Formats: sequence, C-alpha cells, structure tokens
Amino acid sequence: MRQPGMEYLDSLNKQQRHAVETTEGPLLVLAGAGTGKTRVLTVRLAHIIRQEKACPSQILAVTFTNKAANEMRQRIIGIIGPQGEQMYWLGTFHRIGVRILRRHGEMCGLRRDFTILDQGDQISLLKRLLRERNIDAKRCPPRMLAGIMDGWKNRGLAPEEVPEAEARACDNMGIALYREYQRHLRENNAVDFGDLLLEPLRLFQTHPHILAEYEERFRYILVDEYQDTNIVQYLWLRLLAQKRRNLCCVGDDDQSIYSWRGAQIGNILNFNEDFPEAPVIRLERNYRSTGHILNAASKLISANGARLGKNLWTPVGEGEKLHVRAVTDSREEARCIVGDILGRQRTGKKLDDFAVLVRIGAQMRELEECFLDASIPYRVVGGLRFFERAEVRDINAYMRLIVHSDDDLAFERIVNRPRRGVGAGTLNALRSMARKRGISLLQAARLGDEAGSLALRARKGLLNFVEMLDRWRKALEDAPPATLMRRAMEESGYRQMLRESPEADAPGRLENLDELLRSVEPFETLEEYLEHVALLLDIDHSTEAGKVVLSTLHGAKGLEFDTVFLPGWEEGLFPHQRSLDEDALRGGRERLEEERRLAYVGITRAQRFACISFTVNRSMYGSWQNAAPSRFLRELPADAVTMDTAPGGKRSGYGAEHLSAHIAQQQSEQQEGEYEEDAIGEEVFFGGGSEYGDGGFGNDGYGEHGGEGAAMRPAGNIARRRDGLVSTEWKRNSPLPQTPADIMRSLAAGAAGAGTKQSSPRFRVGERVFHPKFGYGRVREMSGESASIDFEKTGAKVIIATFLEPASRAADAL
DNA sequence: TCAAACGGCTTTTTT
DNA sequence: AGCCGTTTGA
Repeated sequence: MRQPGMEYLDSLNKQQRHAVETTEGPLLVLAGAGTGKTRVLTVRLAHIIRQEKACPSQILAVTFTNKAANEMRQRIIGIIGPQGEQMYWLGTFHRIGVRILRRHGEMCGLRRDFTILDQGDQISLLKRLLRERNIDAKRCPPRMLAGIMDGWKNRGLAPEEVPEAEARACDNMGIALYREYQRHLRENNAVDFGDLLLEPLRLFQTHPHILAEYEERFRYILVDEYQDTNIVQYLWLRLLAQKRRNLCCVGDDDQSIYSWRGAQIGNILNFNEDFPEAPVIRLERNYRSTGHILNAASKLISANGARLGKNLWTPVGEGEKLHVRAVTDSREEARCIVGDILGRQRTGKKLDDFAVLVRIGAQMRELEECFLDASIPYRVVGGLRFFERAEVRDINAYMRLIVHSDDDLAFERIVNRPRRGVGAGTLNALRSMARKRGISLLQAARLGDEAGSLALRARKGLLNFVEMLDRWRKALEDAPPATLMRRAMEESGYRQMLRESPEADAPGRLENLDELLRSVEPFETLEEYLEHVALLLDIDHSTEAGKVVLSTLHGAKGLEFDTVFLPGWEEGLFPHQRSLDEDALRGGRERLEEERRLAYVGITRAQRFACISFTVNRSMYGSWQNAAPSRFLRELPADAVTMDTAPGGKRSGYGAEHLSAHIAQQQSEQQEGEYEEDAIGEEVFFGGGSEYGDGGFGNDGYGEHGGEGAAMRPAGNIARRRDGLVSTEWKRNSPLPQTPADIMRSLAAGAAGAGTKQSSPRFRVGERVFHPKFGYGRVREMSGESASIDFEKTGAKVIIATFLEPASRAADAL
C-alpha cells in the first residue's frame, strides 16, 4: 500500500507515521528522548510538500537553534531534493523575526538596514543611559536591568504594558529606563534580541492586514522544542495559527530546561486548553539507549510532578549498568574520567564516542587541563562562544562601523583599540558634540575639533581613524568582505597590537582572527555576514571528528554519545544552589524539577554507558566546601547502578558502601517530605554559623593535594551550605564516614554556635547588607532586632538582624 | 593618558 | 580564585 514517491514513510514506526500523516488541524507530538523526533519532523515536512498541500515557502517551521534548522533543511533536501532549499521560513523565531522586520520594519520605526545589538552592546548602551541619567550603577546594575527588560520582552510587554508592581524595579526607574532604552534603540535604528520577537508580535496585533497576509501564507506551522517556547512565541503562534489551525507542536515536557530564559513549560502542558480538538501522539519507542540507561532516566524523571508522562521503552537489552562514583575532589574526578576514556578506548571506542557533560561552565576548566595533560583531543561545545570573544567583537565592530557609520556603540568600542590616544576626555567631548548637533559619533570625529578643545594627540588619532574607515568603505565596493576584513585587521594596527602584546593569550587571539577570516569567507556582502553574527549563527565545527566532547548539559540537548560522563552531581552544584534558593523563596519546586529534567537530559544522551560522579570536596568561589551527594543519585533505581570509588581506594569520606546503603534506605523509606522540611527549616539554615567564616583555618596547602591533603581540608563556609543538608544527612546515616575533615568541621561548627554569635548587630539606614537567602539589599529602617530591607532581587522584607551581614563581609566569607 | 592596585562581587544555563 | 570597574599614582 505504499504510494509511489513516498517510500520515506516506510522507515517510520506506527506512532511516527501517525504523526507524519496527521497533517490537518492542530497536533501535539510528545517526543521522548531518542525517539526519532527529527526524522518525524523532516518527513512530515517532506510529506506535506510531496502531497502538494503546500509549497515550501508556505510552511512556517520554527526550531530552537540555528543548528537544528540547518540540519533539518539538509535532511529535507535529502528526502525531496533541491526543492527543500526553498524552505524560506525555516529557522529560529529570532531569525524569522528579523525577516519579518526587514519587510515591515518601517511600521515600528525601523529602516530596512537596522542593526541587531548583542547582549554586550545592550549592556554598554544601558550603562551609558544610566550614566547620563546619573543613576548609581550599583543600585541598578545594568546586567540586572537588561535581564528584567528581556523578561518583559519575552512576555510580550511594551513599556506601557508592564504591570504596576513590576514597573518599580530598579529604584522605581524600571519602566522609565525601559522606555528610554527603547527610544535610544530606535533612534539608532537598532533592535535587541528581545525586539526580534516583540516587534513582530506588535506588528501582528496592530496591523490586521499584515497578520492576514501571514495567516494566508502559512498553511502549515510546525514548532520544534515546543516545551522551550516563551510567552511571546506562544502569542505569535496563536495569532498565526488561528485561522487555519494547522499547528503541529513537537516537544518533550521532560526536557524543558530553559525557564530562566522565559520558556513556559505550561505551553506544552496546557496545549490542549488552547486546542481541545488536538490529538496527542506519544513517541515512546527509544532508538538510542540501552535498557538500564532508559530505566535510570525514567525512574529519575518520575519524581517530577509537572509532566504529561511517557513510557520510554526499547527492545534492546539492558546493557551495562550506570556507574556512580565517589571521588575526593574535582581533580580526581577529572583524572578518573580521563582514565576511563583511555581504558575504554582500548576496547575499541573512538574519542568522539565520549562526552563529558557538566552543569556549569566553570567545571570545564579542570577537565580541559586534564585532557591537555593526557594529550587527549577535545572539543568544547558552547562554553565561551566564538563571536563573544573580545577580539572577534572588536573586529566585527570595525565591520559594523564601515557599513553603518552611525553605529555609535561600535564606534565607542574601537575608537581607541588599538590605542590612538583617544581617552575618556576626548570621548566625552565627542559625545556632547554629537548630542548637541544630533549627529553620530563618527561624524563628530570627522568634524574634528572646531572648538579647539581636543588634545592634539587625540585629534591626530581621530583623523587617522576616520580616514581609514573611509578608505575601507570605498574598498568595499569591489573587494569581498573577507579581503576587507583582512585589510582592516592589519591597517588598523589591531594585529600589530596583538603581536606585541605580552599577554599569554595573545597568540590564541591572533589565531581567532584567522578563524574569523575563515568564517567571513562564504559571505558575499558584509551586511549578510553581520546579520549572521548578530543572530549567533554558530560557525560549523562539525568537521572536527576524533575528539572528546566537553559540554554543559544545556549545550548537549539534542546530541547523543556512546559514553557519557556526568561529573559534579552534588547538592548545590547539581541541583544548583540558585535553583534551590529560588524555590525556597517562592515556596515551590519548579526549579528543582527543572534541574531534574536537566539530569534526565544528561542521562538520556548516552547510548551505551553513563558514568555519574560526585566529589566530597569542591572548591567554588575560591574556597573549599564539603559537598553532599546530589539527591538525584538517590532517585536512580538501585538495580541499574553500580557503585564505584576512585581507583586506588583513597578514602573519599563518602565511599561507595555508604552511598549504597544510603540509596537503599532512601528508597525504602520514601521520606521526601520530612527530608525537605528539615532541610529548609530556618534553624538549620541559619544556625550553622554563618559568622565563623574561615574559622581561623588558613588557606595554606590547599592548592596541591593528594588523598591526605584532601582529607585534611577543613569545611568550607557553612553559610553557603544554606540548606543545611550536610548535617541532616549525616546525622541520619550515622555512624558518620569520619575523616579528619569531618572532625574539624564539627569543631568549627560548634565553636561558631557557642562563641562567635553576634549580639544583635546594628546597621545604618541605607547600608548595603547581605542575606544568605535573599541576597543583597539596603536597610530602609531599623527597629530593635529587626530591619526592613529593600532587597535588590526580591523586594522589601523584614529580617531579623542576626541573619544579616554587611555586604562587604559577605564577600570575605567566600 | 595609561598602567597598576584595589575592592566589590560573582557564577547556571544561551537564542 | 578571577573578573570587572574604579581609583590611584606616574
């Protein structure tokens, strides 16, 4: 019953095929990890085109990353041939947003050639605004402000729509600054990332005929990673799909890991409220992992409350059990991983069969060092992104200024890099000249020094700078972008500056410039290139085979590896303290559940083997802390896991025996509730002696250490172990795994409790203080033991003064 | 104008 | 521990 020309359908299982063939009306596809989602997506698109239900340009297909979009395009071309090239509306929401704004931007006060600011530009613009308004950047940190405004944009809120209560952010300046920031952007013919979503939405809402045009055009809409869409994106979709209702959303609620970027897991959880008629198709047959891995992941994720529920299964065998390994510290952890890789390599695995997936970027450094030591080639996914490196951004700023001579941000960035004798004074003069006359900084520089107030050196430098730019702009007419960029790097003296730099990383930076040149190569116009840069289109590293992959868990979404190492499963790191704090603050468990989903994503990246590890001692923020094993470890099924200590049997303080017993006990007791109560209790939380800081232990000898040195290390700052989990845990599991470190810690804790307790400290009104749970704030009022504090992140609260410390001491205690 | 010293603060994750 | 921005001193 196969129709000719539709052989592609044969490769699908029943559910997949169902998802492909249900083309009409709304549809939700719940695609578990490794269930062949991409295949379904691409075949579905191909199928629609093949059946001539729509031509490629009449389909809107949105992906989460540019990489996913490119991959999908290639695979569609693979199925239906070059016709797939015409999938004009396949891309990320941001990319599609740009496209829409380029066509209709004039409706929102934008010219066709608007520039897109990246996060760095955004921050510097905000800084400038704050400075001009004389607002203290400490009371209102630009980064925070940017985050708040981005949050508003992600929710589709223009300045006038921001709810009263939130508008008070940043010393009541929140909306005013938002409004002014937007004004500046428009004056500079620029948008930021959030605008790429917000402005098109506004366009649809206020110009029905434009909306109608797109509704008419998009006969089919398909959304990948629907669990990670935010409110604006959701509003887009609802508007665009309301007429034809051919909206297919594909996602996995268990892999929603971007709530911090505004993603609403509710979008997928509540899909059926918006589209009650929509069928839900579950893809549950897993093609990736062995039984043990699937079981472990499934058991873990089943601890979450907010999920639709799926049962992943596989006909292949159970395979190797997961390993859980206790180690002394992160150095040992890294070495074990390297050792395992070398060992398994001998059994025939290739280097690119391995991945190490970490919770935070900071974990990577030590791993990298270890890989370098062992001469194992590795590749970092994500991490410091290429286009965010200073030298790359500098050169791109040169390019921007060539194309858009009124790009003041670019001007400020490079006018004195390399040094041209243009300092703060000169820049100020230029700025005021530009403002007075309503011209760009570059133009002001061109006019030079009419008032005679510029230093001679600065004047010369500026003249030279302006002439160079003019020269390059002219050259652009008949030279390709790459040639021009090469020239600019050289003639500006930028390369020279790096060649002469004594900095250790200067050679690396020079190499980055070469790589940058290579990345411009394929572009015919500079504009095209700049747009790619702005959208953070990743340059293609996929050619690099034969390397171990190092990535954050977030960065690994969508990837798979034969063997996966998951280091750092410790309370406070994974789940991350920040998430625990936020939950405590709001009295929920959403963030913890998101961390758990992240753990789920990590495990399900593995095809055949996963090795999870945790350290007993971790150095963070410059000091050592004792770490407790992650609660997620207890949520793994005991029969899918093998316990392990580091080779050499060093005493790690929390050995495999203990952990096994621990897991067994936890599983029989089901004491989650009680455990939480204890853990969050204020007494435990604050009583642990936040006052003792380093407690008199110097930092001597912590740098290098073997097992012995590690064991001697005293407890870190217990104030940072805010949830008190260490003590609850260990009490419950006595006899304790005693090590010298443990003894010293209890000594220290005892001393702190008895001796150093402060007698109700006093704070001055206006003083900046730190609270372990609510962060930084300012004293509004003192009355007896309690203080009312305006917290920067969480608003006003009344706090008992003993729980506070001066802001500067908090930093010391770290 | 610039480099060095200092002090405050930080760290989740990224289109 | 290291970064960034500010202050200080040459």
